[in-house]
Amino acid sequence: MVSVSNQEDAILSRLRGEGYKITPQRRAIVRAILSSDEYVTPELLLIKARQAFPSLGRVTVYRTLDILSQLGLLCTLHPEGHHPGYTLGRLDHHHHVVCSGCGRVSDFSEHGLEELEKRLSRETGFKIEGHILEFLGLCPQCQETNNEK
Amino acid sequence: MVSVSNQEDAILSRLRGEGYKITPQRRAIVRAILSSDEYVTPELLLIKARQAFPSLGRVTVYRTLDILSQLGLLCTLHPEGHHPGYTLGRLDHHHHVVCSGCGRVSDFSEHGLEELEKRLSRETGFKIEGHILEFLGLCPQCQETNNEK
DNA sequence: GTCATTGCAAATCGTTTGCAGCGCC
DNA sequence: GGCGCTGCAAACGATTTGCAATGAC
Repeated sequence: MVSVSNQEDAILSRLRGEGYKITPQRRAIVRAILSSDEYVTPELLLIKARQAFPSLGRVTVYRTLDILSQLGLLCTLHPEGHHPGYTLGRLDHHHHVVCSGCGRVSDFSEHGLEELEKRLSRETGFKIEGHILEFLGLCPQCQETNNEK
Repeated sequence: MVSVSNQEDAILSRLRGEGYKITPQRRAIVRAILSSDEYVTPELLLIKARQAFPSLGRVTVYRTLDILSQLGLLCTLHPEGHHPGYTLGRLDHHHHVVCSGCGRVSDFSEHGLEELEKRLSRETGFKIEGHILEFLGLCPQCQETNNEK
């Protein structure tokens, strides 16, 4: 298990290594993503990161997300009926389960898809380049909250 | 294999059955979706459907897509790097392969996911409600076009 | 004839861009 | 001290809403 502060360091030094400067804004944004186990939207991220850096501009959030995204540090999520959002990626290939109640994200690995890719290539003639696999459901906490109602 | 005109009738009578009126606009939109094997965006659909009904308004396209979507007749696609779009759904559960070149959509069935859902429920405690599984790749035609370059 | 449907224009939402000043390295 | 970064304001594209006229049944 990697601790959050280690993850933060890893991301920041990756940024530095790519020639980007480490500003308090970027630090606040990265920390805000790391501190939530829900997935984040730009708007949510702005609110969270402003707690640490109140004068943070909305534009900076978008620009930082762009950078992280280009470096492959973010995963995009498409929860049905919700706005698309982001969560921090791991280095290995993996997938997500998103809570439809609170947005909490859990991840898992699954390697059976390569088999399926081959079958699809054969059946459809497509040259497969990638895939999206996401599950939507209720996390344990939200299941309980639902039952209380 | 179900013919396109049968599909059209099926969709229109479903609409009628739900209390919606069959207008030439809706007919043109439904036909436009059916006549493309690529997935459609609202904008693209507007252009296509206007060939049959030139005075069609953009708003009507959005409203019709909403209705079809609520009735479960549409599938949403999330091709990476492109705008999200729609394709007509089949009644049974299935998934899509989208061409990153031209947007052509091919569909397939896969039942191995129920197994995976169970595993995830067990491992994460989430109550799984649904999933997205989409493949992105190049269709046979676009592979050829690429090679010619 | 009634009431859903339409299309326009305007409002709105999320995101991107131009630009002048600021601050990290 | 230079150049990348920031934040404002304005632009932008996609979608939604208010409303009066229209047309399907």
